[in-house]
Amino acid sequence: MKNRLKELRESLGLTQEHLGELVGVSRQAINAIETEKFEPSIWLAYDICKVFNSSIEEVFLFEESERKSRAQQSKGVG
Amino acid sequence: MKNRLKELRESLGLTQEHLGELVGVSRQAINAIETEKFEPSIWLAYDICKVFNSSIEEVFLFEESERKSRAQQSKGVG
DNA sequence: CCTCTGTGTCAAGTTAACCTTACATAATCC
DNA sequence: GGATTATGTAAGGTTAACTTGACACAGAGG
Repeated sequence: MKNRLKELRESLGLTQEHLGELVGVSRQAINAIETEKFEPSIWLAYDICKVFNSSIEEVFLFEESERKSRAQQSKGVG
Repeated sequence: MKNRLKELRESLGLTQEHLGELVGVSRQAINAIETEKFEPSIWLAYDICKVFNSSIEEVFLFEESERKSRAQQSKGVG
């Protein structure tokens, strides 16, 4: 999924490894998310967006992203 | 993780099964999230919050929840 | 040249989010 | 009493998020 991780991380002068330490995952996990190898869990997404004082939707760009698997899009209600 | 799923779902007059169809997962998956058996994936959280015209943070209550596993809390930066 | 840092990627293992199938319960309706 | 609907739960399987360890490469500096 597209995201602003690299941009926001560099704006704080953080390395992938440092960001990983801040949110409690390995540097490979941060790298894989930045390079769109896999999607973060919801808690990891939350922890990351907190580091950047942002909301999940501000950091992870759902609208602009294709989903890899799982079913149809949300159909809404109203 | 604590969430307002049941409350919001019932306010729309949806069953667990119907909500599951709307977002493309089984009714058991919806039930498991409502009863806090497991956490949704980030895409499922997004699809669900879209049904309720809300943000992820409005539907899933991170601040009030304990995390089950994975590492330390976010430490922030600034 | 060698070393150190930061990044990208691969392999193999663990864990948890999802699946289907199935059974139990309570409410409703015929 | 029997059928239907909505919910809760459990077993067993698949998949992907994450781990550690390792290797490659570019840039900076001794």
